Amino acid sequence: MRIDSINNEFKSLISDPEKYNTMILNLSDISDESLQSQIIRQIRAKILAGELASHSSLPSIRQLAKEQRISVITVQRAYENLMQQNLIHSRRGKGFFVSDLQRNKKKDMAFEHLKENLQKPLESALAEGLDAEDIMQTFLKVLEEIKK
Amino acid sequence: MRIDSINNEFKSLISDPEKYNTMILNLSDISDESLQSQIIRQIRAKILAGELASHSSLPSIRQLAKEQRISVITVQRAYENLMQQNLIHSRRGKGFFVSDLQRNKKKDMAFEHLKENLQKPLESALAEGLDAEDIMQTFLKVLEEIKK
DNA sequence: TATACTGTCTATACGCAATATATACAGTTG
DNA sequence: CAACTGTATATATTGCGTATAGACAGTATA
Repeated sequence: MRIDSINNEFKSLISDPEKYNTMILNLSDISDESLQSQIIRQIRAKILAGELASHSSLPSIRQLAKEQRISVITVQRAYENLMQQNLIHSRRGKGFFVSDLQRNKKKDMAFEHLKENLQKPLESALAEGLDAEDIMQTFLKVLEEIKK
Repeated sequence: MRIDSINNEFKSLISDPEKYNTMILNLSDISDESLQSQIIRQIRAKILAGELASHSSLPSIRQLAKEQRISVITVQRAYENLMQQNLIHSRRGKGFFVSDLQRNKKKDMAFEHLKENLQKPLESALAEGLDAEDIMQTFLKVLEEIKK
């Protein structure tokens, strides 16, 4: 990369902060969760929590792959999944962008996601002999621990 | 199988009900959950809920594989997992048996399992912008739906 | 004691998902 | 035109779940 190219990057950073698009992700190789899944989950959370605004741009698949030192395909698959969830969309030659979702819609999606995620754990707990009160007690305990 | 062999099977069924050891499992080929995992989860639940008493025998790996029309290896892997969880143990030449666990211990294991299963869903929900009240509301809704 | 069960161990193989590498094509922007 | 973008295709590796097969070892019983 040449000097003037770097200068241009700094200029655009000053004039257009959105362009210096370093996605902050915590990816772990040793997790039991796949890289794709970690990317999907973390970007999804940022969008639903309003941390990534509608219409803002995401890093290009090549850039994100480089940053995170993972394969382009892995990022592409993750972005494809987020597109299927209608959370982001692509424009050929331009990049990927956060879709325009109303705040209510985002909250609904988070609710729906949680419902799905709770289904199996609660079914299992009942099948293993716990009752509603047991479950509630555990639920509150876990919630407290996380919030600390 | 010859006639007297069948007769013997009926005799032993009458004299020793535990010997007619048909494990009732609901296995689905089209589930997103692997066969191994389904076996582990269902037997685990039966043990923790007290439905399978301590010291009672489990079907042999070959018998269960035959019944469910799946591979012996699949059943063996599932049993190995249950042994690692100290829920069952094996006796060479005799079979697999439910381990002796106190009722309190079983409940503790169910609690621990639920805690682990709730960890990620609750973390996700908070990351996606839901608060404790939102989560509690969803939690109660799912619990009600399951209990119906 | 023979046989028919048990669990255990080993080897080999197949399909699939996640991941990776590489190349080519097509649209956008400066 | 150059340097970015997304898209598409082909090929390869790795690990998991699953499968088939055989051999070995302990137990129960007719």
